[in-house]
Amino acid sequence: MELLEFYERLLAFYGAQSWWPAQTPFEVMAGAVLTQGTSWKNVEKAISNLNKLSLLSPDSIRYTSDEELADVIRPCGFYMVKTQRLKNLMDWLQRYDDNLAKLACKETSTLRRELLEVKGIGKETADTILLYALGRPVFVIDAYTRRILERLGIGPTNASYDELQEFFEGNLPPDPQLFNEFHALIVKLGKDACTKRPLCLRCPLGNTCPFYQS
DNA sequence: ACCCAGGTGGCCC
DNA sequence: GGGCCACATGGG
Repeated sequence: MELLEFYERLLAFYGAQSWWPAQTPFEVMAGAVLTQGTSWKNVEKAISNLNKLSLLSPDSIRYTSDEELADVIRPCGFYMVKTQRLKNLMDWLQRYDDNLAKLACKETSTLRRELLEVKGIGKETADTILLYALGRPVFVIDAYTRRILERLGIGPTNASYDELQEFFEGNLPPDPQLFNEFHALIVKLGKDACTKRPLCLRCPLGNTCPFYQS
């Protein structure tokens, strides 16, 4: 099965996911850090806490003490680490005067390199920010993507992050909206279906899915 | 009482 | 470059 066919099936089965679930690009950035190794449900609580206390802005995060910020984002786990990571990201944003419009004139590769230099921002988080906050045509690879492609037998086997990303980006038109939707659908399938369990009850691929067992 | 979730950095080899 | 581990909460 080709990549685009897989995408079409996912889209037909689930419908558009219209990610990222956030109100603003800045909220996407914060959410990208907060969701590291954590269920989205817990991230929602942390974001909600930040909103209630009006802490969802660069300056608020910057000038809130580590202890207080950690306490606010507590529900999403790893809260001490993530507090520092959020602040590191704010340091980067300050280079652009906290003005996302000023990021627009920068090359995607430049922004990616800069983001990867921020301690606590790895490839997936950087690419999430590039795609979902900044609308760049960068494909996000995550654990679901690996497992699902592995089980479907699509793409390179035992691939690194970069290899997998190159596979997606090389076999799809560089359309941010497509990348956006495709990754969201993969996550939907990953949560919904059976990438780790032996039984697959609802799979968009029906009985052609390698996960499928009646 | 486990296991897992929309990862990353440090340390070791 | 890969294999482990800590980081921590909430839900199954």
